[in-house]
Amino acid sequence: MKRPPRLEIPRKAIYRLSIYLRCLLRLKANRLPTVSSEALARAAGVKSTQLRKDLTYFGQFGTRGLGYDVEQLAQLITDLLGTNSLQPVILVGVGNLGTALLSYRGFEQEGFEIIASFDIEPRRGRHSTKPLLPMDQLAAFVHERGVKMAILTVPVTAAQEVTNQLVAAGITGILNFAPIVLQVPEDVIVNNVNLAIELENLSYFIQG
Amino acid sequence: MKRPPRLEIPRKAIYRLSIYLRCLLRLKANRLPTVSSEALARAAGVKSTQLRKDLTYFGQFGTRGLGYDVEQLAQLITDLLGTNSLQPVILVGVGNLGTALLSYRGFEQEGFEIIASFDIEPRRGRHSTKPLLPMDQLAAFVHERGVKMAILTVPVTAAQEVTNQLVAAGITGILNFAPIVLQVPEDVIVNNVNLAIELENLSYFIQG
DNA sequence: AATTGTGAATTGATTCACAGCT
DNA sequence: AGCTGTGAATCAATTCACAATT
Repeated sequence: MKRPPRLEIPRKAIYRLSIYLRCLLRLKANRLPTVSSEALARAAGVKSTQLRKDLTYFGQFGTRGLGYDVEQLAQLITDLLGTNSLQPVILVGVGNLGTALLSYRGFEQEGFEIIASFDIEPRRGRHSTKPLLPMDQLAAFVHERGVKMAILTVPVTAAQEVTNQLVAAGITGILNFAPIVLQVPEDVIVNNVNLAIELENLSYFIQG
Repeated sequence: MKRPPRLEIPRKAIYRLSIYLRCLLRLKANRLPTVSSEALARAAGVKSTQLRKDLTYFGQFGTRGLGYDVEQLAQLITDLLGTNSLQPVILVGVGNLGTALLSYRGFEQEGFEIIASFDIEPRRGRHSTKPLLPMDQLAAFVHERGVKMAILTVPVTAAQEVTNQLVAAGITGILNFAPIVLQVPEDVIVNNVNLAIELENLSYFIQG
């Protein structure tokens, strides 16, 4: 899969690719063979020019006068995102939120599988078929299974230290739920999710 | 609490306010009385000019030559965000993710309380002390308790229909976990969280 | 006739540079 | 001397306008 000038592409454009993909999959399920940028953009909640501009970062995929081939564009975006094959992910920190996410079956549907979880104190609560392992087995496990992505759900006080361990073990993508700005080498990428901040943000806007 | 020209303030600046607040609370816990924009910005992972610019949207709070009073600035941001008092939130859609979030105790610590959950089919699985109610009681409950915010964790196929019900019931802030762009009146605000998209986004950046 | 692809224009956000306080 | 507050300058993202293509 050719993906040329990755550096100048806005981060938000990549997020939108995921949104477009979801819309395309719905269209595909409805047996729609093609879609115009106008229709797809409406479904994704953006302007059609933005959709077209986003796609031009990666090449030309449409047919003028006709639109885009739904299946082909969906496959293209899947290739770009690298979610063709099921990707192994580990989860670190089996507290409240970690347990919650482990019992969430939604990741598998989207191409990700949490293959193991880790905690300093591996507790009684077994979770389905996935092993819950002590932290000292993390490095070996990650190496052996070639895991690249981790979901981080440890308390904020432990987050930076655990991150250091993850990075040392070879993890290059971290989905961080701890409310702290993690320090990582520049080849490691961190996406932050903070549910409390999302609620606070709503709170700000609904006042008045 | 005076909050003047709300319209022109960048959305991202509001998100950053939440981040600053968390840093300030840590400083406060460490008994630091004041902090410079430089130090606070470093903790928050932004440039000091950005922090100062963000604050000027709301007024002038620092002392030149000295910095900001930690406690006072924390209180100010709390006031701005409207999280002084515990805010009631409902959760709709008690499937996998909904159950997961109900068992997550992290919201209370940040000023939000899920006071009830709703589902078309209120199942056996009781969750702690919170009532799990059928959808037809939603409107009355929201009205009676003055609830303004909802966490939406229904399947994507039901998301728009349930959103319509929420809006009709008087909800004005929705934290949406369904992978769909919700149509709402302009006085209703929606924040989207999509864990699969966050993982996909990581996936894109770690390839190579 | 319809619709894409894209350089130019515009809008928005961030950073700079420094004036103004304490 | 140190640090905030902010207009001006820069940088980035979005939208426009239209040429190119089927």
